[in-house]
Amino acid sequence: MSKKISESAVRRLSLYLRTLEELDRAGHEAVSSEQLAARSATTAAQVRKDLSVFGSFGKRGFGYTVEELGRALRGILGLTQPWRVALIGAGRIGSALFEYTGFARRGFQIVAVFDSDPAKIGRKWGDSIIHDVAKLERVVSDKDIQIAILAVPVEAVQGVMDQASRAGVRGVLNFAPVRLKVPEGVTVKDVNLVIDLESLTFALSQGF
Amino acid sequence: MSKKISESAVRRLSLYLRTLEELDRAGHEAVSSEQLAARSATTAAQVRKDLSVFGSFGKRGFGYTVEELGRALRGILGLTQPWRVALIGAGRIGSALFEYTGFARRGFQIVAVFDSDPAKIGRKWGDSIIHDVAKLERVVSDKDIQIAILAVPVEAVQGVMDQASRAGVRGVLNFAPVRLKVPEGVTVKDVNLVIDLESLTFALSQGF
DNA sequence: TTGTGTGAATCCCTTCACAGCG
DNA sequence: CGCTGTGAAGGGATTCACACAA
Repeated sequence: MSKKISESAVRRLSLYLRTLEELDRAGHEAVSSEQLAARSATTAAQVRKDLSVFGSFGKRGFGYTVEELGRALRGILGLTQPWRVALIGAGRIGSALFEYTGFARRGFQIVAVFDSDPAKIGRKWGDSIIHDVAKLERVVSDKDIQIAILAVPVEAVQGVMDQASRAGVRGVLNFAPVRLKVPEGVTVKDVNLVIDLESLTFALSQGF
Repeated sequence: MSKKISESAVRRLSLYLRTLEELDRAGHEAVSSEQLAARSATTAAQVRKDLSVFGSFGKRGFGYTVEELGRALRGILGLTQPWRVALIGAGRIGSALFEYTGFARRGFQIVAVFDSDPAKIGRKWGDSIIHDVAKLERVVSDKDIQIAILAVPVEAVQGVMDQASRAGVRGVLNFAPVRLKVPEGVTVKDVNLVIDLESLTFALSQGF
């Protein structure tokens, strides 16, 4: 039962959910597609189209119930279950991600941390011990981890990816600047800040 | 003289450049659109279309000269000059970004770091002193900084953004999860890892 | 012959506009 | 009434296919 939905549509759903949560905290009970759009940097028609793919969540002449639509979106985005995440790479990026509270708030629990540096292995980060990356497969399957964040150097990342997918990881957030080869059924999202900066300098250079 | 080019097209140009640099290091002198596409996860036609917007860089029956096309792309992306960058926020994310060597390698120089925490102000990071964010406007204009990376808490980010744009910053990489209001002529790129993770969980939930 | 550059065709996403429900 | 849900129209972006240059 897989819906064909564009990447950008999914990102918009995410934004709607964030907006709804803000509205909820602010005490709003209802919201129109118009209002939701204005606060999510899109159009009313786009909001309605995006939602219509998954069902009818509004009442005509009224709008959407904030609480109800929020619950629906969490369901659509797969956020009703907490997700068990492995953080692979305990360097600068790994450390920043580990400390970041925004993940936990959304139900992403970092339940294991790995590194290959003997000086780091065995150290404690919060409640977690940094594991030897050699034990990746065992720990990932023991702890039933579904998502891995790869914050390792580019030379190491494909090897780590292979282990992770063998251990049953199905989703990956990859910080290394390479296109990973993955088996069918594994989804990768690349994060590449240099590309973001370059799209910025492109815009700046075109400005004159 | 501004070309209307989609965000995703620019990201592809960035990828082509990276691929070309790899080919260059591997000693390749020429490359076809076919080869470039295969290594950049797109199609030959797409490569040719993307490039055709900016000129004719290839030779028929031959392909593209790696060195030449690389130079052209660096020009298009605005990477022939080094860019002076301010890092605002010396917390976990800021620290990870400061240490990241990938920026410097592409000509992005972090020439000033700011924070509002008195315990951090005055400390040295590498060759830089952490400045009081209150001095943002002066330092940014003195050092002729064009780009700011905003790694500050969500409550503070709009205020910092306002100061930065008053000081002449024209491009911003924003890590806070809010849509910034900016004056005409300022470009913002948002980085939001929670959204990336949510597009991952969406894909995983759809999988069954 | 090979592989680019590019109009034409296609596909997909966004916007329009309105019927119809609450 | 007011605002959703949705077919139809419109606009971009991708892919096709081929004339043509090296």
